[in-house]
Amino acid sequence: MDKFLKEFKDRGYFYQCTNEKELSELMQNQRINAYIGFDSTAPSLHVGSLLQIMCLRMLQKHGHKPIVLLGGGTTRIGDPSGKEETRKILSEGQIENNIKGIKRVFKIFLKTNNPKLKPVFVNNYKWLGKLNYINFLRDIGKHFTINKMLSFDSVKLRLQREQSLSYMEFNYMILQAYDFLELNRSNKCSLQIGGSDQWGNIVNGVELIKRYSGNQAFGLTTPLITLASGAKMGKTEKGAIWLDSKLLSAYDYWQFWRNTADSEVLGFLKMFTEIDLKIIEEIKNQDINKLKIILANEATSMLHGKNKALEAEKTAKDTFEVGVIGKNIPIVKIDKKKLSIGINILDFVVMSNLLLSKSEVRRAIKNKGVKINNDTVNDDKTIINESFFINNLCKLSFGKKKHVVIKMC
RNA sequence: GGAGGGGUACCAAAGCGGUCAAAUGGGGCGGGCUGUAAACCCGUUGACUUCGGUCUUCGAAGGUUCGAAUCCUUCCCCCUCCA
Repeated sequence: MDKFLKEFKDRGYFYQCTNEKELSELMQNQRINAYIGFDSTAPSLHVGSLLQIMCLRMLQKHGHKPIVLLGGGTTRIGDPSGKEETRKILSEGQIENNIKGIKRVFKIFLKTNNPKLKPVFVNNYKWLGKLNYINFLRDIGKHFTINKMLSFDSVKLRLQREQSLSYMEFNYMILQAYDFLELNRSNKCSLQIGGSDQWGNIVNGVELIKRYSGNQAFGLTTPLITLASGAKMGKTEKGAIWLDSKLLSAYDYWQFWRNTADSEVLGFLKMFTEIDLKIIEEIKNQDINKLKIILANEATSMLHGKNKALEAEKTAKDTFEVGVIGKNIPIVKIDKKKLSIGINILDFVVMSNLLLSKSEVRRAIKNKGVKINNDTVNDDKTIINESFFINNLCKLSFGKKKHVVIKMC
């Protein structure tokens, strides 16, 4: 088997392939160009897309060229796959802006010195934007039957659940198939990778290429990762785990990995780090919390750099084990004058942005969830003044994991 | 275009004139137990409060009423069947 495919499987990336045997032969014999499409619905990507990013990275590692398709065009439509509702339509400006942010992520993950393996960025708005409806229907539309389209899960589920599916969204799969055809023509792209929910769309592309130009193209999918908690990877209650230091700090990113469920640690080490599989085999029986730290360090290094990762580890150690104030804890400044008068604990916590309203703070205090310098606050009438500060600093905590340093100045 | 059903908090879903800031379940958050886990148990889940209450919320806007999520009018949106 081709070495790319082998590693792809060994690391748990593999779900389905349109024609594994031939793809393996092809990849063994030549450098191929492969693409993954990314929606431009948000200002950056989050860990939900990380597996796909890792796929491109692995491709590159094995000497194949990654193509990143940014869905400037398809984002204007909205993929119905896995969505319960029609998604909001974004403005042109927003989409362009999002694309910029998303590119930054790839510039980190797909950085290379080999000019032949540099990622290619394409925006499907370039071709979708100028499609002529009649020509499109005649050239492309004739290859699709409604009968078949109705049988795809993305469509079927929506209809079954009696949720509306607009004609616009219904066309999404055709556009994605057309993207593949276009990339096959213009960039010699012969493989599309995607999450298993993209299977239908990908197969459509492979078939369209075959019918339209007689070329052989391939599709490869990865499993959809749902966390042990049942949530989708990437979007926690708190918000998305962004792959961008402007949207999520290296420390919070590190924490995300550190908090991986026991049952998922091994799988994540394989999927989201580049530790050699043999080494993973050797260390897999170590203390589970050590493994989580390794996972967090590796994953964070890849995105934010090694220094940031180690810094995060130290902060975590300080905060959770030693109980002192770590370096990466967010700092909020407060005017010394205000403190000399004294501030009510309610206002103090709201000001720190740990909680959003005084009612929340009251509740939290009632539930013993608020701590100042590691001491539980029991009275919501507590007045905060300079005496709570040591060296002009005061540590304010909500729960075990959320801490803020208040700095008096 | 016609007939019918429906829009309630993060989600699902009760309520159908006052006792409704709105049952119940899920989710979230906090506490306990632990390992910054899982499971389990407890608390909490609109805002403000001098803790007596006050204010804003049940698709939108009006109206009836001492009093409306509940009744009436108009509008918007969704679903089903028919054309």
